[in-house]
Amino acid sequence: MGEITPSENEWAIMEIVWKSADTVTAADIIRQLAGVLDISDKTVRVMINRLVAKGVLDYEVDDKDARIYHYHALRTKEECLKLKNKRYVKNYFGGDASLAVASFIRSADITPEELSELKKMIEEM
Amino acid sequence: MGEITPSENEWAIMEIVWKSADTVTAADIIRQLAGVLDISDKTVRVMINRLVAKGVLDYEVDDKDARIYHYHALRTKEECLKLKNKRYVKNYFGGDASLAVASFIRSADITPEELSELKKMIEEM
DNA sequence: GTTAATTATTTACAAATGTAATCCGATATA
DNA sequence: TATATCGGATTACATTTGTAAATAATTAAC
Repeated sequence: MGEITPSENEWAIMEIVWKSADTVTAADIIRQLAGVLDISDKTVRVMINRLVAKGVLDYEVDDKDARIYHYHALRTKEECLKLKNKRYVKNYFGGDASLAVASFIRSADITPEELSELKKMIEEM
Repeated sequence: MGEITPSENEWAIMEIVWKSADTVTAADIIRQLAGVLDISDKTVRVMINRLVAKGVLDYEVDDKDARIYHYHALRTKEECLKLKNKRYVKNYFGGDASLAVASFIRSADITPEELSELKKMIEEM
């Protein structure tokens, strides 16, 4: 059960919110989502509401037009990723994170350049 | 949508099947699952059926007792992991596997020993 | 000012998942 | 033989997720 993270498709909405310096409106999200996800604006609004219900998004009402909400994230991408990763490792790798890393490296076709980048990254830790 | 992989809890069943040299019966699975997952045997049987429906498990009827099924995996753990990993990378890291690896290393608290093991593994690729 | 467009809320519905009870047929047991 | 038990199939039900229509309220446009 529950770790209150965004679902797969909700994640696309969160990416938009996370990458925005400022708050975003539903219209902003719908606009930016066109091309990324092929879904109706109605659907996007429902997903936004669910993200609010999950405590991942919050909003303030616009000063001038009280119909418009300005959304901002309550949780960082890093937090959410950490939860997702933790769950993934727990479920599919018995909690052993290095097994997970090994599996990712093996099953995703990572280029030699990326491999040496990863090696460098590991060396820096 | 669908990559016909086992769900999170179904995975625990598959682990048992995958690690068995021979086929396993539902009773085997239920027995070995006790302690791992705290669920009713009824639930386990439903999950087994769903795995069969998904094409992940198949079975042969016992020679002597036609009531008993002997299950075996139709897909390897590696295949399923690859699909799961691919989907995960696609959804949360824009398809960039090395980003995913970096995130796992960062967000899971990996020990120095594991880090050097990983480095070694990478060097061998 | 009436109508059209916009914004958010509510309702709806199917598929997937977690969970378990009920039912049914076939053995094992009293 | 009557009954309890075992194995599997069917049915059930709540939650989550993906998807979108219907409603309502408000503002913008004519």
